[in-house]
Amino acid sequence: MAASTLTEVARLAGVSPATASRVLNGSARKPGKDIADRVRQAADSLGYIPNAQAQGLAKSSSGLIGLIVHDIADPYFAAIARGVQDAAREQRRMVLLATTGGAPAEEREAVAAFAARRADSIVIAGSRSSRPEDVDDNAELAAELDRYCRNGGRVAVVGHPVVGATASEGYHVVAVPNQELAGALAARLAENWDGDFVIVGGPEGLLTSDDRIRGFQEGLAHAGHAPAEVLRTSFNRSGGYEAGLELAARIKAGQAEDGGGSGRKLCIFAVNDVMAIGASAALRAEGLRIPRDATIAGFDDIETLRDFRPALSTVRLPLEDIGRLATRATAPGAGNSEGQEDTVPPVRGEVTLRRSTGEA
Amino acid sequence: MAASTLTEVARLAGVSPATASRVLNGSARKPGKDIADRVRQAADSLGYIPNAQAQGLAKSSSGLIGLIVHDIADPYFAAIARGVQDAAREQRRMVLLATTGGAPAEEREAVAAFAARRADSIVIAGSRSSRPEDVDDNAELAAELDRYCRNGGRVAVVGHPVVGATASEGYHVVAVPNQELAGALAARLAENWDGDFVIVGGPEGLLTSDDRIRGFQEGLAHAGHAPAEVLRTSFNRSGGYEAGLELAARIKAGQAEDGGGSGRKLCIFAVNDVMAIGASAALRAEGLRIPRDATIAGFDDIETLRDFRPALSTVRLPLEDIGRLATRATAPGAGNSEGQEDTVPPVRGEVTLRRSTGEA
DNA sequence: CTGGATCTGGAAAGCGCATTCCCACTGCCT
DNA sequence: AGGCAGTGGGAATGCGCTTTCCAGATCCAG
Repeated sequence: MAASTLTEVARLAGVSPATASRVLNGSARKPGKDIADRVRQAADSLGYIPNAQAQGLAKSSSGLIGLIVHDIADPYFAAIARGVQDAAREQRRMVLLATTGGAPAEEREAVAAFAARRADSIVIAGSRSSRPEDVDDNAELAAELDRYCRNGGRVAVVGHPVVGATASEGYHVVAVPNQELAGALAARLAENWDGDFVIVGGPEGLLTSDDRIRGFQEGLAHAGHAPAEVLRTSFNRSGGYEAGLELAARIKAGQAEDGGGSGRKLCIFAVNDVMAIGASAALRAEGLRIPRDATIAGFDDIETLRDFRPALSTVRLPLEDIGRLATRATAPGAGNSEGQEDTVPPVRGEVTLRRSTGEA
Repeated sequence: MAASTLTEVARLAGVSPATASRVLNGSARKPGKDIADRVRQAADSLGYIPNAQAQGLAKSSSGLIGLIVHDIADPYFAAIARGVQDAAREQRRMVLLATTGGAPAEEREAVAAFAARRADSIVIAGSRSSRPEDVDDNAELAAELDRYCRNGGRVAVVGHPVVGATASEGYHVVAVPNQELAGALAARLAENWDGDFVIVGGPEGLLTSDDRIRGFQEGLAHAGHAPAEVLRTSFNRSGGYEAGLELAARIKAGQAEDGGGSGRKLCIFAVNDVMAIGASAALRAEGLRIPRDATIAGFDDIETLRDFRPALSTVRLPLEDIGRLATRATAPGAGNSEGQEDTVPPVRGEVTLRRSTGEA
């Protein structure tokens, strides 16, 4: 028993395929009640399931939305994915997933694959890279996206525009105020802190990381603090752990120096929660305690990590909303008549101080 | 500029569409070298991207694999999704995502949607439900899957077979030894424990939860322990939290009773890590400490939760492998010639005792 | 009653591609 | 030299559906 076709349904109902098509999907023309009933009955007596491929081919639109993330198992992306999924469901579309590890070359491939499947829109999450070695791939990615847009595709990028992409029709950016928020975080932290600050950041050229670092430094400067030293490492838990080991050694050295006295304490800002957790783990493994021996803050406010103790100070980002927003921005009728096509409501974050930086 | 078609490429190369098709995709017939080159050149001068919909329609197969999870933001599913994604990439296929919250009715819809898109195979993760209210939906889900399989689709279910599904061609189950492992966990915990055990489980009828509860009880019995009391709650963090509050009250009451002395302590087994974390949070919120006032163990060994302190005793499940296995089981040439079509290599878990149950 | 306007269902032409025939060649053996 | 298998390319068909375009029916006003 092969899947039954519209034609079979039509024949069983004694009507033409055209009519069957009209009743079985939201066509503008509604056939007469009696005929409609007959068709519908025939349809589910045959267990008819429309062939979405054929439909897509015929009306050249697929009801598909492509989502590109670095790693779906990373809770940051998982949260965004949930939002995307949720919005997709609202629009009765399905999401196609691609993971790229953040490499622009793979992102380009993913875009091409989505284009091949005639995805109606594409949402790209994950930090853009401006590293020199990525410049060519970025250019190709931009070109691929541009072509996709010119063919009527809609794109939303979370965070930064794709490096080198020109703002073409259908290209949206969900801006995340990483810099401002990092600045705000620094300001709050500086209020009750006269020790040193150190930043644990991702590799240079990772835009999200760079923005947060820059913002944090600005915040410190504003509060009259000296700039923080920046440790570069990988943008994940193990990067945080490594940096944590390094810092632990320094802290211990410092403590030994002034005889365990009250030297300048260290406040660590890790540019994302996962790194912050890694760093915390390293400090703990080295016998140091937070917030006693050092304080630490992260960024993102990952849900799964909220039960972590000491509770992590961080910046709450509405990750799920971001995914939703991005998806909605690419929806067919996304507020374009207003003249301002790509006005995505701004994302708001919130500095959230907790025990890891000494809050009660 | 609309996306260019095969025909355009063919015309530009001065050949027939048939020939162009043959060179541009792995056809059995290889056109002559010179012609092939001409076609290829024409293709990328036009930036030709094959229309996967049309290809799919023509050869009735889509290169799509559908993944059904309860919630993609749940780290358990995110880990499985990573495995699926990974295996899909191996097979040069793309994954289509559906989240259902675990409701069989929505799962049925998802299967239908995948069938409509002519997904080559479907992977279903997430506990099956045998609750009375789900029995009808389960039946419909089973019927839908059956139809999908009969039309040549391949299905892999993680954990339990779909309730009521008959073992048809192309239907695979990746068995997870929840019961055995829970038993093993109980055995290990019972070795150094003479206090009471209590189980924090999901709603009755959630097969994964039920299996783990049953296995744990068996393990206890085997070790000569009395059966543990079972608290039913929801299968997520907040369920764990609620149960934790309840248990905290009891523990405090018990402590007050024997004057803070050394009454029978409680060892809590939460049927998954996320619930365990929730319960821990509740105990902590009530001023209790782990493992001092009570010990606790979970199940799954979620990666993101490994830095949690006190480190959670749990059963490690190779989630990512499970996803990979399930996906591979549905691959086109999955070891079917051997007679035993659906032999999926067994999943191995490992009891992992850590600080939350008093290990050093 | 009649003319045009409106509505309804059907026939047919694609959507972009794979694939089955089919035909024109080439080279080879008898 | 004639017939043969073998080869390489093109024409045509169909995958399942949507969507014009058409023709017949229905309706209302004049």
